[in-house]
Amino acid sequence: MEKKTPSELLTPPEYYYLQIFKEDVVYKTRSDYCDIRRHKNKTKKDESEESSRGRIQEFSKKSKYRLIHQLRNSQQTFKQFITLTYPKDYPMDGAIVKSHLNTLLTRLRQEFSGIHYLWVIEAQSRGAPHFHIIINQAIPTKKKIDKDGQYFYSECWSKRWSKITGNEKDKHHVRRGFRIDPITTSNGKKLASYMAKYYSKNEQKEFAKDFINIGRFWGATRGFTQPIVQGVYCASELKWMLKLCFHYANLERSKAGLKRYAFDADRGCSIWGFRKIFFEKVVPLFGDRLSRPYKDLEKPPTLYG
DNA sequence: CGGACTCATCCGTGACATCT
DNA sequence: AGATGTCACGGATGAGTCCG
Repeated sequence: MEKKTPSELLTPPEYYYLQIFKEDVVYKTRSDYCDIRRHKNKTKKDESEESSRGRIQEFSKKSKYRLIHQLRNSQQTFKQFITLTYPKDYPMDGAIVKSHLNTLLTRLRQEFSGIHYLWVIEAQSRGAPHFHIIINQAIPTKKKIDKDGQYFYSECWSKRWSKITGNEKDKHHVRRGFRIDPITTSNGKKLASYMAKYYSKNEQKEFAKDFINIGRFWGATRGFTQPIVQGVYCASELKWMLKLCFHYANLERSKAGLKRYAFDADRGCSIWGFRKIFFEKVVPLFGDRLSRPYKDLEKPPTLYG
């Protein structure tokens, strides 16, 4: 029998799940959506059964990519940059640290309705964990100046944070543990590159070996980043449109001296910096089809819906 | 051909959200 | 503040790609 090439073995997808974000376009291929709903019928967890999934160990490249993707495409305008730190003594358990963070974030959500935030955990050079949070609302602050320059201070929130961490008596921690900086740029792309740079500068600083239960390295509110358009489409209808997308994207990339995207309509891909091309070149030709998502799955399926 | 690397997909863990 | 419900991040996986 004749040997089949890999592309012949791969069954072509029937549907695309398309998401158009502020800056980037993402499409995923699906043969069907039944697998997504599998969670629903899952039987109760068997304690003795061992899971194949390991614990989170590091801030992976992939995770970093998604973080930047969220920041670039968020429709929020960011007002403040908060830094949470611990005093000299700090917990060596990620679960404790995260519960502190969670308490604070819950307070924020309660106080500022409609707030959106994105947090990132990081190790300081001394090995202590600290958090950066960007928020789309402004906590009222007073401007202060000390030997390190000017900074913004909220007495109420500083006290809350030191109380949560159990350091309310530590005057220095109350004063320095909760730092607020206003964000001047509203440009998501700039902010993303700033955060990414900030991170790469610090990534050598690892958590101490005996720091346990690190857990996730970043998180955001739901709805922090939402697509402008999303839907499920028949693959046959969108294939040519995607090809055109890649063509224009590659023209731009060649001009900029970047590596061309390899076009493969049978595998998912995200096309960065593509919104402009999408609306200028693609929508005029394919807008009609885009306005008609696959009829039985107009909305992307939810896990439990 | 084969090792090193890249990347999309799957699904369990861990985080957000809501209710009490 | 804890319990419960829902969502989504990221480890594991395996196919694809690059390079010698």
